[in-house]
Amino acid sequence: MTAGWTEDRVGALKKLWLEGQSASQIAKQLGGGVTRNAVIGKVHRLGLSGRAAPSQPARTAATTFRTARPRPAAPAQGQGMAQPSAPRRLEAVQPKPVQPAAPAPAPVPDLPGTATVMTLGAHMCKWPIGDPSSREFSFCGRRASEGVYCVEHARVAYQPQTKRGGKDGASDLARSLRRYI
DNA sequence: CCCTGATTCGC
DNA sequence: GCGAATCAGG
Repeated sequence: MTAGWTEDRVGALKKLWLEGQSASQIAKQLGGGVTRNAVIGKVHRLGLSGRAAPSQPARTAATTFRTARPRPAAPAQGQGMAQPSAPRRLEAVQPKPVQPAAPAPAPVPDLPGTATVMTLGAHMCKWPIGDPSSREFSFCGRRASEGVYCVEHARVAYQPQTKRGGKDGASDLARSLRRYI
């Protein structure tokens, strides 16, 4: 069965990916003999990159920016065209959600609760609680008003910079996030 | 050694 | 467009 990317599968892929699921997890859940490579490839092809809830805090963009072309035995016949520095995807420095510090200052005293990926609704705050890699990882779960976060978390997530050139980057980010949810 | 995503390139 | 192979890092 050729695993064709139907609308249904693509939709599920987007959802799971934006929910913070890892490529391997998504691949396994999708079944159909889809490998994580296929998932990642599709994700990138769709233009999806950088989720709201990163599975792993590690792996910075700077670190990821390395060379991965020195492949072995490269016949390089047809295309033989050396690619210079093709500008892949330059993401501007936008205000990204910052997780609570280690001492846990508890930015939200009245944590309603711990919405898991299963119980997390479409309009629920997707502010990550705890370590994403941990099994006890959960979300805020309150009503999401701005983007995917509730009012309070949105305020922290989209920390307005004191200096802004008139254009509101936060709104732009919120808009782009809202696009998926 | 496990995992993660990123990238390249042949199909 | 698709995905295996590969790379690089945690």
